Amino acid sequence: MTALSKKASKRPKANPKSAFNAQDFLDSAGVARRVTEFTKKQAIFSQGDSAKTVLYIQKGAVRLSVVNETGKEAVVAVLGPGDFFGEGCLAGQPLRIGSATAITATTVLVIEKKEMVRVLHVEHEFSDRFISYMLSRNIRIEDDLVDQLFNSSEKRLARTLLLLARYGKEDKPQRVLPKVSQEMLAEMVGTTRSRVNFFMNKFRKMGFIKYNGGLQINTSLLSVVLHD
Amino acid sequence: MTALSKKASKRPKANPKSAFNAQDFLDSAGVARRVTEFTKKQAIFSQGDSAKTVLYIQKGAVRLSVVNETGKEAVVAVLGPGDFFGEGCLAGQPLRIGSATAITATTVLVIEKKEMVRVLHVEHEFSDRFISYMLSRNIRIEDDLVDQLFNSSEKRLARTLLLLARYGKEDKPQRVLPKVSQEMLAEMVGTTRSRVNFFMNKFRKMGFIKYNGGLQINTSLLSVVLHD
DNA sequence: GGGTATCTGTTCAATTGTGAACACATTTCC
DNA sequence: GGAAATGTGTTCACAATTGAACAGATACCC
Repeated sequence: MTALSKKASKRPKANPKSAFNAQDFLDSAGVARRVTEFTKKQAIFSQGDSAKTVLYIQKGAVRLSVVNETGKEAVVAVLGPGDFFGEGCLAGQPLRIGSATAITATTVLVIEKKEMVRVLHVEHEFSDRFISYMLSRNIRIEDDLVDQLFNSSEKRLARTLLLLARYGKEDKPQRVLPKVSQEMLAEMVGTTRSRVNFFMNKFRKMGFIKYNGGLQINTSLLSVVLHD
Repeated sequence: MTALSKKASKRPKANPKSAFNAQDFLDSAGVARRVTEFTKKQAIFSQGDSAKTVLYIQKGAVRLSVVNETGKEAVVAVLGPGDFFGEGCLAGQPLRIGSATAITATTVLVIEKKEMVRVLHVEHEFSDRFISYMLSRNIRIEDDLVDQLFNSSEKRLARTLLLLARYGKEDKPQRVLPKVSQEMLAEMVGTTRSRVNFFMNKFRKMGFIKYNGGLQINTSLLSVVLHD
């Protein structure tokens, strides 16, 4: 990895959070929280900011990233509706260890740390929900780590594309993805843009993906890449 | 990465779990659980086993690892007293995604999934404790991921050694570490043994580490490696 | 006490990944 | 519309990493 490009894993969503509406719950529990909206590409918080709130995504998508001393950026997660973030402060982190940026127009609930701690302690349903969120997030990060440890950048790119394709709908074998630049893919995969470009072209030649305005992924063909 | 060597990050412990004794708590809450002992190198559970219990380390140390299709092994975590593991089943994982092995003689509490869910829901103190455990575990895994994304194997090895040195005591600048083979270091760092050997010799020549029966680490010198 | 299994030191060709560059295409924004 | 900002396609020398092999040094087990 080198300057301005080393980036990490991402993870779309396929969660059952729908069953639980945190906003309604927070409403009924009388939790102090506020709703804030962000436009595309707007910073929600930045690495180094003081960390005193936990956020909950109502609508939209958020990218969590970390920048190191040399300016390289790594995407640690891509989150969607129903996901929490900024929860590190609950574990005592005084500062944000990474940045959160709205990928599209996004609505988040902002909950003060103290409030969050109080509600987690008092409300069973809420702490159950939060625990299950933390468990699944844990699993996703661990998967990313294992992916990073085992696989070559070609496989990691294939995996990232498959995760993106699965984002949202589970049904359709192929769908057009929203715009994702090769630069961003490189950040998510943890490699350089030239590498992403190389493999994207390869995948296209092999018929695993297509460019029709957006990006179209042939899930079944591409998944072959993952298994050698 | 290739055969039989790609392994991942590890993380010793520096947690404040001491404040809370899960066993006492489980005792008083009347939780169905049993105490089980394992000898050095004994398998606690294996990748692919059915997953119906959550475990809590009372004494000793446990290594969590994953093996891929090609036989490569990655160490995902090294846990100590006060840590939970096997909690993936709470999120619905029907099978163990990795293996847990006792590194030294180890005592664990085995809690049935159903019991765990029940207690988490009913006992505030316990769910608070579990949440804070999940939060800190999350942070550690995320650190490992970021480390993997940003750093070269030389830096990752340096970081791993520093974490090992910090294991347990926080005070002494140098201490002799228990036996860790280069093979295991390679698994923890996520590289090959030849690479570990190369850098260990380099570190030794530079005076960052010493072999005096065990391994001795000069924390302050070695940490320079991390910051270029 | 000696054999076996494990760990270390070392080498090296081959592969994989990096970083930087440049031309061209596409979008975005006054 | 047209300039500026972004994104894409491509190339390439060089750096980092792998994987496999082999010899010698312990450690561990009857």
